[in-house]
Amino acid sequence: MALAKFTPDGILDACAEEVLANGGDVRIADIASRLGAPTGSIYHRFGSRQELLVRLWLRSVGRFHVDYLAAGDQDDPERALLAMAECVVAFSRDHQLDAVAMTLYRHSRLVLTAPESCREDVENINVGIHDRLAVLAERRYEHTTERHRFLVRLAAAESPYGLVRPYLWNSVPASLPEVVVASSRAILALGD
Amino acid sequence: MALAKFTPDGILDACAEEVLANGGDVRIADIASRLGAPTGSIYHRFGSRQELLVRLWLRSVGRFHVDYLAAGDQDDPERALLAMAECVVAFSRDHQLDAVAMTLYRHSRLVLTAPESCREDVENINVGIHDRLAVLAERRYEHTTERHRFLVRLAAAESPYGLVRPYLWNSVPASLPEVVVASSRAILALGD
DNA sequence: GGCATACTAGAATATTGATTCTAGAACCTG
DNA sequence: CAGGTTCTAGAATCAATATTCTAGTATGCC
Repeated sequence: MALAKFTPDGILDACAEEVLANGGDVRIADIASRLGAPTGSIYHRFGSRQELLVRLWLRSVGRFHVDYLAAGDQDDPERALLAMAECVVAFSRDHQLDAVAMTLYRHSRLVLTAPESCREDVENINVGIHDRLAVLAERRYEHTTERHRFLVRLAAAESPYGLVRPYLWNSVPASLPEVVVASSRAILALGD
Repeated sequence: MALAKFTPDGILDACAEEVLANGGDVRIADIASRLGAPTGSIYHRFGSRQELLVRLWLRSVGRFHVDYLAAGDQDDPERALLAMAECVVAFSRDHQLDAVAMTLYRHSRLVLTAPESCREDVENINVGIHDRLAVLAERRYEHTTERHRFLVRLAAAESPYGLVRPYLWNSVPASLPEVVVASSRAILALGD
């Protein structure tokens, strides 16, 4: 087995840099030249441009989920949810390449358009998170309803993500965590 | 002068439908066939695909701004800002095509990449809003600082937009306005 | 009516960039 | 070391689609 000069992760890294630099319309040739590789080496690892991009998205989302679940791993459900909200901001600040890569697709659309080889991973990527949020909703509220689960999703995920999103391509303001927590707390309070 | 069978607005409409249906990668041929027009008629109105898409974005953002400014046109600054926040949701619910078209670009990037013929419009499109928010920040807070302006922008624009964004492609939940107001109110309160 | 203009029509062309192919080098196994 | 496998290399091919071109048609104006 020859030594691998261009690994899948290395290629994904270059791809991420390209996405940050030039937006979603990444060219294979650009990734290759950024890496000093021939285009053939990229196709040796990934079946198509589509697949490469989806793999990048999956890797970034997966990395985020590690931090996200860790942040929410504490007893008090309110604290856990607010920590998760803050984690969205912290991750975005500390992992810009991944954060930007995550903007490449929306999950709900990707489920329909991902290449066959990634379909299953795309379909499953959110289940752990979804379950965890459901559990936290149960613990945070008595007589948990659909509305409570909705509020939890907004407070712990959609609101914080919406708040950092505009800053992903530059730098995240230092006071954003504070804002995110205030917003999420207020949203959770609507369920009381 | 021959009667215009395919007007610029009609073409933009078809383009918007295409964006909603198939995401940002719109093909000229698809717009044309949706319209029952030859591709030539599209190029008769727009210099390039790029320009067409940017014009669509500009039209949608402009339409939104009309509603947005109207919503904020009231004396009490807190009320005005919260009304603007709600307006983001209402507009997204009532004008799905425009709301989705607005996701085609980020302003800060478009400023750099827009075709020459649109550059100026892109550069200017936000100035009215920017000024208005600055004025409202002055009125809402005593001794207004940069931080206050930051909070105002988050409360009236970025937070509500971030909260509806995930729902743009389907339907906007009925309880979202309530959530948006709670969030924005909490954010504004951070400046007191 | 006859000319000029604005538009429709859609085929022909050009371009861009993804993908494939062939060759060769590096390494591992037995 | 011979054979097999994995990988690099980069040129050649292919496909998709944006754009251009030429012709034809309707309309308004003088």
